[in-house]
Amino acid sequence: MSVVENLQQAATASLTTIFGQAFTEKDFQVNQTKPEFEGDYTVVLFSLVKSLKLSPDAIGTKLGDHLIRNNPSLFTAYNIIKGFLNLTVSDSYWMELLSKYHNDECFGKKKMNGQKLMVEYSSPNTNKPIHLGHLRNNFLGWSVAEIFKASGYDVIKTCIVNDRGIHICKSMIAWQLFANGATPETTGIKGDHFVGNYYVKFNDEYKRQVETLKAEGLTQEEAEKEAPIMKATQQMLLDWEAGKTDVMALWKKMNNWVYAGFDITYKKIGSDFDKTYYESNTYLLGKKIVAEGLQKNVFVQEADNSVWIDLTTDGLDKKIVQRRDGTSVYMTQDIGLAEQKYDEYKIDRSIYVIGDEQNYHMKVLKLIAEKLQLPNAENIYHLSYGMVELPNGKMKSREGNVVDADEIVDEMERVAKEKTEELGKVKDFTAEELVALYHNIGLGALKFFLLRVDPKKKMIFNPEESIDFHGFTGPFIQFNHARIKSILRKAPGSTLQGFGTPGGFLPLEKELMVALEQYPTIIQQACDEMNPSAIAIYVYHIAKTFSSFYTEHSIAGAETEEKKQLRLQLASMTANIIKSGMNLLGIAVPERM
RNA sequence: GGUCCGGUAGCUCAGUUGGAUAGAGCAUCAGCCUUCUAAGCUGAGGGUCAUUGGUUCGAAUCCAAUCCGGAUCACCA
Repeated sequence: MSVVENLQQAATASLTTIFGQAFTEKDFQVNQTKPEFEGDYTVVLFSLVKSLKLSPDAIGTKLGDHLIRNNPSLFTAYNIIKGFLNLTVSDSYWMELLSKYHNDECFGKKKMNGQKLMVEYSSPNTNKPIHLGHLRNNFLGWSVAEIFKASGYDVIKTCIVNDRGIHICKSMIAWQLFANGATPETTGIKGDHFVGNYYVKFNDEYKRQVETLKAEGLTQEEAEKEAPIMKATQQMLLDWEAGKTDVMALWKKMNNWVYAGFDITYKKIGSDFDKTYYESNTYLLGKKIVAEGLQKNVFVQEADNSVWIDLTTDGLDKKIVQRRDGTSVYMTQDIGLAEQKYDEYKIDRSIYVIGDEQNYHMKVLKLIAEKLQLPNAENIYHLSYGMVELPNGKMKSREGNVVDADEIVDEMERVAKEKTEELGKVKDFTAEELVALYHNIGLGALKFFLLRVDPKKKMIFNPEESIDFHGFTGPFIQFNHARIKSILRKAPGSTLQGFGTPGGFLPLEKELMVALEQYPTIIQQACDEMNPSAIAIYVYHIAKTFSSFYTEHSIAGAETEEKKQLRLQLASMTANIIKSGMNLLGIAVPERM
């Protein structure tokens, strides 16, 4: 139990005893004490004034006295300033915590709680390579899954590959028209990029045809419908759903090119999945459920054969679930997948890591699932995150203005190499060790950059400015970890056994100690909010506090042996928490850098 | 137009769910490496928390209105 929880409980009990009426933890607030005041944690007294009809100071004095008398091992002193009761936590409490956990790499992690949940993330389309926006999704999904694991959940990481549909046909048509039989092998272009280029080509040609038709007198809408390349694409989708052999062969060939490319990227960025679904398998189940929904009158069929759901009574619009030509839409396969996930894994919760541009889609999906009475429909949760934007607006694959994932990872590794060589601290590393180090630092910088921001908020990336390696960054935190490891290598074997309290803590020692103690609470908070940035901000705070401490006070050369042992333990616990926290973000921390 | 999200330092972001004098990083300026790793540390400058009103002991935080920006409302995914 954390100090805050202890304090909340103790104060609730004390108030009830002193004043003879019932209190709960919500009747007052507990904060960390501001550095300019004496104490560690603060009870805000104002909210108690009304019900007790006493001054804040009178309440504070009684509460402070009672708390210290009844919890001598926890609190040793208090003061009251302007309605704030500041309590000082006893040194022995901190000493005990340190000696118990300084070497515990699992500090803050919980035991299995028996709940099973699924995190769906990444979920690429097979018509274009991964870009920076997708990286935010990948890092977020992976990290949230790890945070759930650390909180005791049984987690299944999953990915739905959107491997079919009109968008895939666009790349296929463009390849037929323009490629002259070229392949990734003949061109030397990575498969996902190769196919993505044809997706862009489709769009260019489509635009050109629309303009031509408009010049011939058609309206925009007519031209979009009549453009030959679009008609060919729609025909191809029909042929695909009919299983026409040459279309299927081309589809398989091109998708395999993309998968070969994705494999390389996924390996590089550390995305992995326990289960991969393919839309080409799930859409049929979706169509089956649509048919059943028609029987149940959840869906209605229009005269032109298209199938709809009317959500106007829920404050939404009508939504199509199957086209008039009988082909399935995005929603169709998502309905099928929702059921399949539950059938296969009997999950308690199903989390979808999907961009906020699809808030409406996900709201509709959940509503449909509920109306169809799919199992566990109410436990569908959309983890919605903001787009990564460039200074001049949104990234769009079909217009080619994207920050490519492979390129930016390579760029980060290149910068890591450059900076490492400049500093020249790891000249004895083997070639292999160097490659791993550049990778960990470069990718660490990138992951931290994307994860340190609240997922719900959109973020701006300026390619001109690149990603920093100084300050509130991954490499700064990695550096402090390496620095601690270096100290521990030189002065190993810390133990406080046989030592008493080494004469109180210095302010920076205390600050670090208080922060370290909060790690379990932070994991809990990050889990509740599904928010890795809480971990990122916290780990940075730890590293920053340690860094100040490190420059102010010598660890190996401390004034006394007790002080030295205490500081070694503090350093060790700091390193463990940095490592543990960074691992929850998917970032490795080097022993040296 | 309907719905939803956002607006905090020059830039990128925090702000413990209503608490004490609103904080970091980058950028700018001034210091600090014969001592445990300077990817570092210390300090300075930089704010009408979009605006106005309200709620109360107390508001960046809650409510209302207004202004600005974005997403979405597709037989695209």
